[in-house]
Amino acid sequence: MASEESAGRLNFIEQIIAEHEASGRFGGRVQTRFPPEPNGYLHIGHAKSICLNFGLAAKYGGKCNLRFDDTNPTKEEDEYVRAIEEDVRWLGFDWGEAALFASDYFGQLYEWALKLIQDGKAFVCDLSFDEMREHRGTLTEPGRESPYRDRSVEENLDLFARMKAGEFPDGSRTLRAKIDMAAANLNLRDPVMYRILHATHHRTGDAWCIYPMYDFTHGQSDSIEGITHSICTLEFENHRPLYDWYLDALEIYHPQQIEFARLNLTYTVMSKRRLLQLVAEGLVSGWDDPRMPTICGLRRRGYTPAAIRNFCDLIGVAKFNSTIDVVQLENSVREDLNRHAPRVMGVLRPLRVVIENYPEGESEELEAVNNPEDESAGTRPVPFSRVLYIEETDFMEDAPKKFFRLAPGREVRLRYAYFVTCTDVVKDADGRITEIRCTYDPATRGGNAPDGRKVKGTIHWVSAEHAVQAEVRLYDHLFAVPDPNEVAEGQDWTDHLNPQSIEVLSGAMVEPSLASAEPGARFQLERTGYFCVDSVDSRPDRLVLNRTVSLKDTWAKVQKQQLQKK
RNA sequence: UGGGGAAUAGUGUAACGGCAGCACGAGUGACUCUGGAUCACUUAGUCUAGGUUCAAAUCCUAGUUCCCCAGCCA
Repeated sequence: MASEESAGRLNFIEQIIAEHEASGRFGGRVQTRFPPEPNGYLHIGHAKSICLNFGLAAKYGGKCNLRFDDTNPTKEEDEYVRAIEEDVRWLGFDWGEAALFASDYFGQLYEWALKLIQDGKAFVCDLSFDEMREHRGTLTEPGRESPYRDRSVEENLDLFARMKAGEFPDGSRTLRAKIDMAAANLNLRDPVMYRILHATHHRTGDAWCIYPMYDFTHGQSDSIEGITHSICTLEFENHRPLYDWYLDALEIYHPQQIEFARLNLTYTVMSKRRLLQLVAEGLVSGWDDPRMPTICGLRRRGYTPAAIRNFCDLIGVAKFNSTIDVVQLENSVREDLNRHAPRVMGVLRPLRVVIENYPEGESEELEAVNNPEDESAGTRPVPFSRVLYIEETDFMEDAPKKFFRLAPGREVRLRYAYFVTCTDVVKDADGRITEIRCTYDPATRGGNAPDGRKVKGTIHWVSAEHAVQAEVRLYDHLFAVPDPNEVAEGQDWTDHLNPQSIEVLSGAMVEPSLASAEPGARFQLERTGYFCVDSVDSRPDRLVLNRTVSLKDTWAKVQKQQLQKK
């Protein structure tokens, strides 16, 4: 399936698939699955796995199942199932008819447990939680066999049936595989197959009070579904021998488990536990807080599915435990939005400008390009009048030579409009600048001078009387340090939260075309960044914009360099 | 101190005994009605020490560092 030229670019999983194709192990078939546990929201790390699994299926002409690994009723909820489905779909993937659930296999799993008991490979153990831990041994010392290990098949069958019937309280007994208490791999020291849990399951309700463990479920689920390549993260590498053991003992179809390194991002925490804590403690506004690395957070932030897919593609797949620089993610949205987002003008921190020689009470419409990267996007009219707003940072009273924007006596271009020259600066009693006075050159209408003279700077603007006020939310990294997981003695990871991760600007002014923007609409505020209309808080009469990511800012870089020189 | 994994420019990722390449970053320049975008150039790497070989990132030996495992979580 892989083309000749990309043959050298295969990642290690594709290489394994190629070997299987050569050996004929799976008859040329490739089938994968994405197996989330419905106990939390999906995040960008899951996106890596989703893109990998669905991507492989698409590349090799196979299919990828969405299967919920719902074997623990105490943690799993329907809300998460719906959210996960929505997120996977939004990312652009399709799992066919319906999502699958490990809980659909509870009946079959029970039958298989019976078979292992009958084969003398499983037993009911009465050890308490603490006793079992004591028997397990340590990393360096072997464990001791359970005193219940040699029960007869009949007794095991009877006890297991009564466990299922609900005769015993939670934690009183388990069904365990009989493997090897001296195994160096702790997972092989007679692992628990079933535990007693009198809990209501989100799908099977109260039909069961015994639930299979992950290890006794996952491989068999893969087997039932005819999965060929069961791709999971590195921490399951130690579980592979057990995955294989169950499949072999059961003598059923045997998929190949392959482990890869999960995604880590700088300035981000990715563990479900920590993300849950951020939400539960109100450290963020919710799972979909635009600063969260969750799929719904990124969506609300303005990220596109294509940007996320492209990012996942770019970072590659390997077994090395790496941390990707978050700028890589940011770069992926910029790249996508640059090509597709319509341009619009808006000032975040308005500074009033009066064009002294422009007639009072008059206005006109200028033509602005919607997207210089896409001619088919066309143009739109933008109103111009005597009083405008420009960006506060686009004016400097005492400007260095490298500052190409407005300053007393300097001429700049107002984008798509006219050349203007600053003639005066108006200040209040405290010496704060309240207004800039300018003159404009009527001959430069549209932005070009007939005499051919050039200006170094072009700045954006909005007409004061036509402008729409908006609340703009500027986001920065949720954490102030590259690795929030690294905490010093006596510190907590939440101490690394970035107090400047959100800045709300309530008085932004944007061009009137934005008045009708739909929730979720994405666009570029020229020279500033990419923004989207907040899907939760924005109202027709109260526009709320989220900054997805800023534009690259060469001027900021120049300033930084000059600061460093000093 | 047992077992299982992993180490290639700043960050990621290729090269499968035969020219260490690519992306992002960083730097320089060109261009530009976004200090955006684009284009060109530059920078910078095989964990260490031995060995095998005409030839080693790749094979061998010894070491170093990092990650995972002692849930009736997944």
